[in-house]
Amino acid sequence: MQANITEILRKHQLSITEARKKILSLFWETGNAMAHGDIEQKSSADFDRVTIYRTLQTFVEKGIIHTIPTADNSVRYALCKDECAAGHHHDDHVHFICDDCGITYCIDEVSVPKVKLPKGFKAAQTDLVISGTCNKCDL
Amino acid sequence: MQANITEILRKHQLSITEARKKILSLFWETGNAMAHGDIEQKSSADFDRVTIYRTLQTFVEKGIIHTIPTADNSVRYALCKDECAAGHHHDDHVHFICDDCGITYCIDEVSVPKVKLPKGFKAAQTDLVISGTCNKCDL
DNA sequence: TACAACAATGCAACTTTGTTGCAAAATATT
DNA sequence: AATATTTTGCAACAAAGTTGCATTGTTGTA
Ligand SMILES: [Mn+2]
Ligand SMILES: [Mn+2]
Ligand SMILES: [Zn+2]
Ligand SMILES: [Zn+2]
Repeated sequence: MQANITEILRKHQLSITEARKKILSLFWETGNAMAHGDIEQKSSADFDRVTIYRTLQTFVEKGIIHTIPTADNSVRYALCKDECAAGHHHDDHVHFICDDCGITYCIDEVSVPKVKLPKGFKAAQTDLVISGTCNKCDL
Repeated sequence: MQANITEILRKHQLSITEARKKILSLFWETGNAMAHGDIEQKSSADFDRVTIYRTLQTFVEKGIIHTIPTADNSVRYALCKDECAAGHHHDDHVHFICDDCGITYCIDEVSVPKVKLPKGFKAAQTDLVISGTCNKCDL
């Protein structure tokens, strides 16, 4: 996987640095979405806060991760699939945030339905975020 | 309209204060959604920042306004329709954020489609937020 | 491998945003 | 009008995010 990480960075024309390798591997390890704070914790102060901000920003721009809107002022980030590129994200899947455990899931198997908007409104991006109880917390 | 504002507050068993009247009337005047910062500006420093935070929180709890998640760490608030009550919101309409002018619309005429989630996932709330160009900015 | 060019990082300082406790003021209740 | 209850403003704080710049690390080339 370590080789994979480096390859991804190279593919997106990013120089290979410790911070980027570490943060990107965190995404692969956890599998789920992470907020800036999560990353700060999990990287256990290996990097400056500012570096994490800048790394996330770079990753979003390059199409490596995408943002997930939330109703609590804390944007989450998750890995993009292969289709995403520098200027163009194609993360048209549903996101699920568990009210219980707080985990944010990319529900890749469910895609966002197309909706018809009133005249004059042109959609560029559609985000469908569902909150509730996840399959781990469901007793 | 002034009478209306007071009536709404009373209906939700809130005491009638200057801050609440002003902030609630702002929502009626603008028509669209507002972030905390917008309100702070439009109320032109009439109230303490803390009062605005607390008022918004109260309004959400009482079912007077609802939150709209965004991908840029700035939750927006908009008026609920009549159906919403203290514990139970029913704002199942689509939201639209214009990338151009920044206005956030409640698209009341388009309701959020039901989606089928994987086994074990139980939806409590669904938010569909679309960004793009609004009908004013569409040339 | 060594060097130069370039990019990323850490640090400090700062701004913005949000939270909490408490006394003063406003509102509701009698 | 007097009292009980809520709300507000203030201050102090915590958390989150931004910016400039010197230092360090990375990359491509000699
Ligand atoms: Mn996703
Ligand atoms: Mn709405
Ligand atoms: Zn859960
Ligand atoms: Zn617009």
